Amino acid sequence: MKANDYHVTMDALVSLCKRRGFIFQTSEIYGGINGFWDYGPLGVELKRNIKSCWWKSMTQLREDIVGLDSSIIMHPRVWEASGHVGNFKDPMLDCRETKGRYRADQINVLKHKSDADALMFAFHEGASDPAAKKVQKVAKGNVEDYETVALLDIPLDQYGKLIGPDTNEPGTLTEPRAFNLMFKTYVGPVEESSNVAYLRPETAQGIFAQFGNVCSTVRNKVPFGIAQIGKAFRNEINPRNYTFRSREFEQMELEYFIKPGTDAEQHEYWVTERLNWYEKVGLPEGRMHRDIHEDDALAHYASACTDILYDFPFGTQELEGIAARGNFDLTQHQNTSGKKLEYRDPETNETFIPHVIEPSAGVDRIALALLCEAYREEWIPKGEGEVLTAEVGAKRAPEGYEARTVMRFAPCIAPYKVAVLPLVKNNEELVAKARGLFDQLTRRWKCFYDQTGAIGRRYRRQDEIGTPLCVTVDFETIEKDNCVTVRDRDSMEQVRMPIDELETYISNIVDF
RNA sequence: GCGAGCGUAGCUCAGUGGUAGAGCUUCACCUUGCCAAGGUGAAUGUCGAGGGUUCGAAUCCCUUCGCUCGCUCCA
Repeated sequence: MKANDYHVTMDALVSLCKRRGFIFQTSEIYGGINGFWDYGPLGVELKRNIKSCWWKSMTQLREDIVGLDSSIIMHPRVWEASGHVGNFKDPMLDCRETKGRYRADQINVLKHKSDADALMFAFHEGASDPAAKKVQKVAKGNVEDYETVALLDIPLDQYGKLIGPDTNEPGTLTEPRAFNLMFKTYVGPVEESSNVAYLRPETAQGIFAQFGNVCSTVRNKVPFGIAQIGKAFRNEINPRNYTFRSREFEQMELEYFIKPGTDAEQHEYWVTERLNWYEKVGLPEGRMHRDIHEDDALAHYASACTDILYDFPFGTQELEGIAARGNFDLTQHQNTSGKKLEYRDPETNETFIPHVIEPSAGVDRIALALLCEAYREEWIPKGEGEVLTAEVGAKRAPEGYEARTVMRFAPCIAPYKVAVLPLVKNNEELVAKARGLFDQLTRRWKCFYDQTGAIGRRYRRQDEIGTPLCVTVDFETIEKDNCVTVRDRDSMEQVRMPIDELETYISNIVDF
């Protein structure tokens, strides 16, 4: 598959998504709310198709993975065990002068060893040179009289003497504030601290917490996986880029449990496996990237992590993270809950806590990537000639051409699979035949029936929502041969075939 | 959260103190016999929301919400 050579702007895409019913701002009539989005009639089909392609590839086309649907609110101790309560927050502070924002845990301070009233100099971890220069210039001091301490160890009442990383004035830094990224709620009608619970920030922990139950019910042998699709919630500091960073989002996560020591090969296997899947749903190699995390960027328990990225119009961004997490999660839950989460190898009788490979994908991000990749504007010659890729931002097609907007979804994820069109609507028999064909096809696929307007206009309308096939019933169909014309969205070419062969033909193109 | 810009019909936008507009879209009918934008008719807005100034506010002021960009973060 080739990458789309039309580089859509987000404005054009957002406009189409609203106009055609893919994505709406949530609660729009009340002014919307930052970081939450609704999927309209077409968007919901698109998303369901993404999820069902994933679910099929995980749980149906292979025997070693089973599914799970765990609750969104879990026991609060799950999030203590997972580390989210302790770690899933970033203390941040702002500089009033430069308007810079810093993560407090990444800032260190040069502090005078003996003079408690001396100015202090904050700097980014690992970049102490500018601060050292400021010691000489601003404080006229000697760097050797200063020591490095963490910003978080500086008492708040001393911030007046603190000079920020990008300024020479003291007292411009705000106090660090914790940004807890988990949504908090209360279980039961009374709001008491003992009732505090969290909306899950990831679906993965539901899998780990049910590891024991799943093992004892399905008798799977390592390596095996548990897959889950579901909503997750994060109080993102600043949601951005359309639906890309939403506060409520949907994940597709697999925990693939493996024998310790096979982590590297299994990790590599899943990276390849997932990239193949992206190709199948319409994200071509040319637009996809791997970001392999270096050792120093890994969580302490992880042995490898590779992000899968897509070239969005607003930058190359992550769709999925594939992490080799060792046995950190199961060990944590075993220790916190006091329940054994071990696996006994039926052949060797050996007992161990499996390691895990975690491919964790964002459904909404994949949907957005597919929309970006599918969007294309073309200039179609009125007579003979080549179809051109439209110039981005061009208002109209050049002389002799007309414009068409087409969503080139992979057929398996297109919201509608087939449009059934009577050539004209003022002939009863023709309309009845088309309507009957629609009733037949609609039992297997999401289909669209349209009899209004000129046939060409109807084709274009389907192009704009990405329907891969249009089936047209004409006079010959009813008078002569019981054949229909099938028109391809991308090439606009037509083939004529008997209605009897239609379902097989469609299935070959459209089914995942 | 901070800074900058923006918010008028489903979409794209015009309108800068005096009765809210255009194009496209949508709907109906006609026309149409395989690639849209022919004809006729119709629908659509508390000008993002709240408050203030004014005889009068889409327009000026304040507040707020949302969107975009930067700092920051992530599936």
